[in-house]
Amino acid sequence: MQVKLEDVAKLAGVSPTTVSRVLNNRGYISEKTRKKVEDAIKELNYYPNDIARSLFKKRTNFIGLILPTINNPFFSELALYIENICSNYGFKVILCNSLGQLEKEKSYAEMLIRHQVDGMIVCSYNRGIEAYKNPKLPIVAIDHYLSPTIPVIGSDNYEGGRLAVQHLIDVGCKSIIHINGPFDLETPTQNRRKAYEDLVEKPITYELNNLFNEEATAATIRQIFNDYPETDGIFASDDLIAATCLKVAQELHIDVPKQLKVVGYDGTQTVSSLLPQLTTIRQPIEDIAKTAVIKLNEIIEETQNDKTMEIILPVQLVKNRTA
Amino acid sequence: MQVKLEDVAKLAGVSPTTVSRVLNNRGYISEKTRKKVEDAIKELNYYPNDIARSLFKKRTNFIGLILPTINNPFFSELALYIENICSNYGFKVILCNSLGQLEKEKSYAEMLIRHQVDGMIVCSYNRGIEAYKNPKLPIVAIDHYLSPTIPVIGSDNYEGGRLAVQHLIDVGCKSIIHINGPFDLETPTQNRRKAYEDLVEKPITYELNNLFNEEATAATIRQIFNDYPETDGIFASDDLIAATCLKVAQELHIDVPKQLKVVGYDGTQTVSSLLPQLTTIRQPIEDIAKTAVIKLNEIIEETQNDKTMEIILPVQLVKNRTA
DNA sequence: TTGAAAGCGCTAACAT
DNA sequence: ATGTTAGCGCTTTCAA
Repeated sequence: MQVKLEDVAKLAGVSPTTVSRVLNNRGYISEKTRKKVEDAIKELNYYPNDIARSLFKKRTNFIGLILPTINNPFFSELALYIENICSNYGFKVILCNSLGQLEKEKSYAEMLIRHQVDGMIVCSYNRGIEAYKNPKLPIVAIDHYLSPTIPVIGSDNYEGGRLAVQHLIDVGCKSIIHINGPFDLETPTQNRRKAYEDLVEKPITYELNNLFNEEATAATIRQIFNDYPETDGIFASDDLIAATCLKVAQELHIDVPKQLKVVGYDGTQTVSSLLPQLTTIRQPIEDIAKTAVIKLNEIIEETQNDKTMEIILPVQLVKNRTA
Repeated sequence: MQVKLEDVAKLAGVSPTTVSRVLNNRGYISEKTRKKVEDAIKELNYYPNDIARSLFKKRTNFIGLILPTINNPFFSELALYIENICSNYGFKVILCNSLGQLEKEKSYAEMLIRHQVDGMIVCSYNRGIEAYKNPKLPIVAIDHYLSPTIPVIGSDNYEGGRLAVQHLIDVGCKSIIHINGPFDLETPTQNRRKAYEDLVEKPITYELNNLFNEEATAATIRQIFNDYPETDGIFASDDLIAATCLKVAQELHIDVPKQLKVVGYDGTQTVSSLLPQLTTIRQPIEDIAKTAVIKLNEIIEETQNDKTMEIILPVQLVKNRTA
């Protein structure tokens, strides 16, 4: 049996109330009593039961984090910052990998509600999740429009797309192809595509429907060189896709950057360590994390002054050797 | 105010017990009553409060996952699998990034205990954490010896080191250097170093004390080429270090693999996408995750038959272009 | 400065 | 087949 507050009280010869007071530093306690209680806590190696506390307080200090997969440099970097900042706020993070599946995401969202999380950060979205519609539940989204009442944090996707494509044009590309994830209006990342379409005369976008399967991505890219052998520039909507482009180019003996220039998107630390030659658009990942947590905390604490529904942070072109 | 079981009971015109029975599918309930209750649940959009349930059952279905940083391909892949498998077992994962800091790790461990986690998976270890010593707390460790009573899961580090070094020898290296993290007896990953020392005549190991700082790593590697210009082979204790070796080699105009051969360690999907040319030792990450969760679950459920304290899974040499 | 008692939302004996 | 009651471990009025 776990040691509980009552055991501490008995050993210290005081009432449970007094022990609670010492634990929470509330009300008046004589130094003598405090000492007795503290000694008892040490002696019994007592840890307060936060579940019981949460039940009473109706506050768990849990935050749910829903993302497609943590095994992706962008999300793992984002998650690292989010968890770190949350921990400064006293929040604990429950990790949920939806794998992009509606059923999984739905059941995670419901699980989080049953566990009484104080709020959720959602970086993934499949339509039709009722749980997100509850206006009482504090949620912030990253790069996804969940509902009109849920604030969205993200970087300047249009500007990122513009910087990428303009750079390809500036370095002489004539036939630029864009590769993106599934076409989906619910995410502002589609603005990367929009910028591309606005800047290029005859835009051609290839859609990747299974981002989790690198072989499928490679097959699509091979198809591109088959369909459009004149391609001399690729703007990939994330760095992993860009990496696969480089892989396929090498396999087809296409020289990068001489014959083909490639720009990726995200600019994580992991990619800059493993693939330092990649030219990419760097998102301000730490800022996104910080902004999301601060915003969520404001909603939870009901201290929101700024009711902005979409926060857009600046991006940066990082020039390296692939473009 | 959140809707609670009692509200459902009132609306359905039954007692709270009956509602609880419907929710948990326990005992006899007439179809009629069940229907009434289910309708009330729908109408009120009721979600059971798992905090209250946990308090009663003394079972939270929470698992704490402590690792140095999720923003590392090995840990993010491991965490993905662990979370996935946990979710099949009905466990929810609380993510803790210790950043290798004793104070952080200690406070995470205590937080997890206060939150009444059913168990913990620890992939990080700083000596002197009392919380791990509680024999009542189910823990499994990955690649770290926390205490004699805590089972350790990992891959065959000695064999991995042997495969890596033997391969470098086989492809003709005469002066092989090893780069490893901080020398620390508490982790079986030191067996990678041991294998190196057993296989090489005049072993020289460089220690990296700050794995989180790529620039420091690069500086150490530059130092190697300064101290030992004859170096023609490097066995790095992880792929990120290996990547930095390649970066520095390029900077110093050392041709890989002609003048220098490099073997890494881990063989994650992320590295194989971003740095496909790297020769490395692949750990069976999914198996490690699966084994850890199954073992932890056995300890929690007290159904452990196999009391093995160290489970060692096989590794594999993945030959690519850097060696 | 301290204690007694009620209750957070749920479950499970034990009754009926 | 359903309801009554007590209690999980804690906090907080309220009283002393």
